[in-house]
Amino acid sequence: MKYRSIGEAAAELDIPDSTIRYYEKKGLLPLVERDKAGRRIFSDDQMALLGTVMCLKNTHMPISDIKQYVDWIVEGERTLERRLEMMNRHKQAVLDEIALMTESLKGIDYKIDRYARELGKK
Amino acid sequence: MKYRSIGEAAAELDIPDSTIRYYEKKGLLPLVERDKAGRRIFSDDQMALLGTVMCLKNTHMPISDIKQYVDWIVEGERTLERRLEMMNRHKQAVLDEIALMTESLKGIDYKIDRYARELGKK
DNA sequence: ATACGACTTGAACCGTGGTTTAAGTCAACA
DNA sequence: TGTTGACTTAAACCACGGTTCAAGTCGTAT
Repeated sequence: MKYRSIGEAAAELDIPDSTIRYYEKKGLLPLVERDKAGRRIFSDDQMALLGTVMCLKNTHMPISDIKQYVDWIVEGERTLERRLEMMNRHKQAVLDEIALMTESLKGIDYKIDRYARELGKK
Repeated sequence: MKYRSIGEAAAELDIPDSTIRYYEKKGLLPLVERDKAGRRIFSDDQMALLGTVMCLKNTHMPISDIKQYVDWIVEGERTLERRLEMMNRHKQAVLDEIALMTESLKGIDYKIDRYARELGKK
């Protein structure tokens, strides 16, 4: 099992170290191990959890909701159903947001067309 | 030409009145007219501009950039090229963000599949 | 032995994007 | 004429998501 320092973990995910510390403080990364000197070390499992956290963050899930989700993971299989429902809800929210962005992009494309035409005919 | 009060304009866009005032203060809505009593009145043109502002906001353009864009509109056709370039840049940023969300959604779908399977086989 | 770089902590600080509050003005309706 | 509701302002307040700071501790290379 490979272990990484916080610097290595942060580089792997291309985020600042401080963000990882912040996430841990917020409860998004429970059970992070430490070496003899008290420094955080990240196992493959922790990296996988961090990856999941990044997926949720990239899709704009609030920190408080991510924490709820992680708490449920720690709680064990008794929470499988709640986790499934949460992910399904979140998926729909993401699809809705993508739809809004896609729709709004039409207004932007319209501007691009207009500007391109006006510049073209000069 | 139809004019609306701030309340009517806000209802039309389904946003709070306070947000419209905030946008005006930030320079996103220049030249808003007033009635004799000093109340804002919104023409069709202003509503169109507000619509554009909402498109940019919905696609996560920072307020400061939206202000730059609106300033260029006010400045006139001399800024057409800059506006076109800005919209093209922004479009690419939006496409990138949608791509990141879509990619992250895969991680979420994977969880959904796993949870659904684990719940199913019990 | 010492200097360097990477790490530790808690607390303070920051930008963004609004929302809320308090005090007041005005138009219309009873 | 008085009350009601929608509006006005500036300023204070807020949540969110980090980032930065200061002071200190280690492990390693010279």
